[in-house]
Amino acid sequence: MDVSHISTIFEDVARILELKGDNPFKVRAYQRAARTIEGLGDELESLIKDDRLTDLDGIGNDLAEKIKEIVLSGRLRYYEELQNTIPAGLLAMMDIPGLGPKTVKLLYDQLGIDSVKKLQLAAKAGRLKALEGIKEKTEKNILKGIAIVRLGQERTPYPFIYPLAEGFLRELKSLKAVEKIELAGSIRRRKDTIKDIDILAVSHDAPAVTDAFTALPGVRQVLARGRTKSSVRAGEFNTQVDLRVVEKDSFGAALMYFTGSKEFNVAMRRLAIKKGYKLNEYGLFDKKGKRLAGSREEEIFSLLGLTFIPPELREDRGEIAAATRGSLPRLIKFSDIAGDLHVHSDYSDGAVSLSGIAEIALARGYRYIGITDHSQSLKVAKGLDQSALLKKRDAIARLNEQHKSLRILFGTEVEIMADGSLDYCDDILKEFDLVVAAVHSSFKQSRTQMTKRVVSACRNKYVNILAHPTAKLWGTRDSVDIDMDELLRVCRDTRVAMEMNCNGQRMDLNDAGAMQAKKMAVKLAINTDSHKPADFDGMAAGVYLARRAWLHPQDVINCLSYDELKKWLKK
DNA sequence: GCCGTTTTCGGCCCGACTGTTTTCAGTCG
Repeated sequence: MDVSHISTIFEDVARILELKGDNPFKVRAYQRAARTIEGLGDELESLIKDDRLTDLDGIGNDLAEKIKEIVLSGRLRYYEELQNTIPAGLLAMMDIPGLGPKTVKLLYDQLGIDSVKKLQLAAKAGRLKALEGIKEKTEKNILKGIAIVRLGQERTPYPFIYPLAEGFLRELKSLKAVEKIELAGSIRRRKDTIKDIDILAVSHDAPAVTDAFTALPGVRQVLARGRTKSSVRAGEFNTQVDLRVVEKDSFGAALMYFTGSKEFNVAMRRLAIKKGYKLNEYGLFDKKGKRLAGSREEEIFSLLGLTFIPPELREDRGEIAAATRGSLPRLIKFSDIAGDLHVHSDYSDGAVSLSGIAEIALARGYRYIGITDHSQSLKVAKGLDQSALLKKRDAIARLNEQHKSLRILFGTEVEIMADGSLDYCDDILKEFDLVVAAVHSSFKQSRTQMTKRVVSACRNKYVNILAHPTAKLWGTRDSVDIDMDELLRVCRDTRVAMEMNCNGQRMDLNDAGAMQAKKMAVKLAINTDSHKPADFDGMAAGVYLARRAWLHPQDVINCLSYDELKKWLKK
C-alpha cells in the first residue's frame, strides 16, 4: 500500500473542510493524520492486521475506519462526497499566497470565481473591489500571488540556497546594531529542499537592522516591513527571506520557535501545557506569566524534561518522546566520515586527475576514496572501455604506493542497462575494489519493469552500492517509478548499500528514503558524486541529511575503517 | 475528529503582520 495515497486524500479532505468553514480542529485532525500516515511506510499493513491503528497518536475510531476503507478499496466515499460539494478549482486558488479559505469562499459565493484563471481575469478587470473587505491593495496582491504560483513555488535544494543565506548572515553580522544573529527555519533544520530563509537577530535598534536588511544587495522585492518582522524576496531563485529582531532575553525561545518545524512547535507547546507552562516565542512561562526560560534553547528543553534535540530532528517524528526518555540517537557527524565512495576522475567526465583527487581526499582527512568512473556505454560521460580500465588500475596501484595514509579504491559507476544487465561482464567487475551501480537511461519504464531491472542489477554479486536510487534530478526529472520496499528487501538480502547522493541536484536518497532504508536494515553510503573540486564540499549537506534520517555512524558504510570497509565490500 | 493525573464534554498552540477597519478578521508560520 502506498501510504502517500492515504495522506493525500486526508490532506485534500482537510482543505475542503476548511473551505466549507467546518470545525478548524476537525481540519487539523485530518492534517495531523495525513502526516502520521505519511511517516509510517510499510508498518501500516501490520497495524491494520493487528487492529492497532488507534494506537497511533491522533487516529481514533473514525479515522481508523477511513484508513481501512482506502486500503481495501483504494477509495474513500466520504472524500468523493465532499469533492462533489465544491468546484475543484477552489483548492488551487487556496495555493495563492495571501488567499485562504475565507477569501476563496467569498470570491466564489459573491462572484462565482472558481478557478485561478477566472480570478486573474476578475482582478485585472478590477472587479474584486466590489467585495466587502477587498480594495485596491488586496486586488494587486492577488495578482502578484498568482504570478508567484505560476513562477513555480518549488522548493530549492539546500545546497543551492545555503550560499544566499550565508551571504545575508554575513552582511547583517557586520552591522553595529546587530548583537547576535542566527539562521533559523528549515535551513537550520537542514532540510533537503528549502522554501524560504529565516534569520533571527538580537538588536537594541530593530528599525536600523530592518532598514539595512530590506536594502541588502540581492533584494528584489520587499514583502513586509514590520517592527519585529520583515520579509523580502532575493537571489537567483527569488527566495523569500524573513528577518525577525527579538530581545536578548527571548532569543532562545525565538530561535526554537522560528526553527520549527511547525509540527514540532505544536507538539512542544502541547507538552508545555501538560506540564503547566506556556511556551511561545518569548519564552517558557508559568501559570502566573513569569518567564522561567527564554534566552537559550537548552534551558527550555531542560525545564520541559528533555535532552537537547538537534535542529535536524525537529519534525515531530518521535524525537520529543525520545528526548523525554533521554534516548535520542548518537547522530552521525562530519568527523565520522572516513571517505567518499563515489567520485569521478578525468578518466571519464570528471575534471580532476587521480593524483588531484588523492590530494583533495588527504586534505579532507579521509582514510580512503573510491574513484568510480562511468562505464563504457555511457559515451556522453566518456565511459571507460577495457583498455582504459587497465591503465587506470595501474595508475591507482602506483598512487597507493605513494600514499601511506590514504587508500584509493579502484571503482566504477557501472550502468544498469534497460534490461537489468550491467555494462561490464562479471570477469571485469570482479577486478574492481568497489562497484557502484546506477541508472542513467530509460527512465520511463513501468514500475514493474524498473523494479525488475534494478533488483536484477543488485543481485549481481559484485555490486556494492546502488547510486542515486530514485534517479530524481531537481528541476529536470522526476523520480523513476519503482517499488522501493521490494528493492530494499533485495538490497538487505544481497548486502547492497543505498546511496545518499549529496549532489545538489540529486539529494537522493533524501532523509525520508534513508529512514525507510534504515528501518529495513539496509546500509547507507553518503557520497558526493564529485566531478570537480568544489563538489567534494557536498559531503556536509549529505551528513546533515543523514542526521535528519536519524542515522548513526554504524548505519553508514563510509564511516567504517578501511579494513572494515574492505571486509564489507567482499561478498 | 481526537482525547482525558482537571474532563466522556469541551477543549484543542500562539502571536505578528496586512489591509481593512476604527477594533478586527484573515492569513501565515
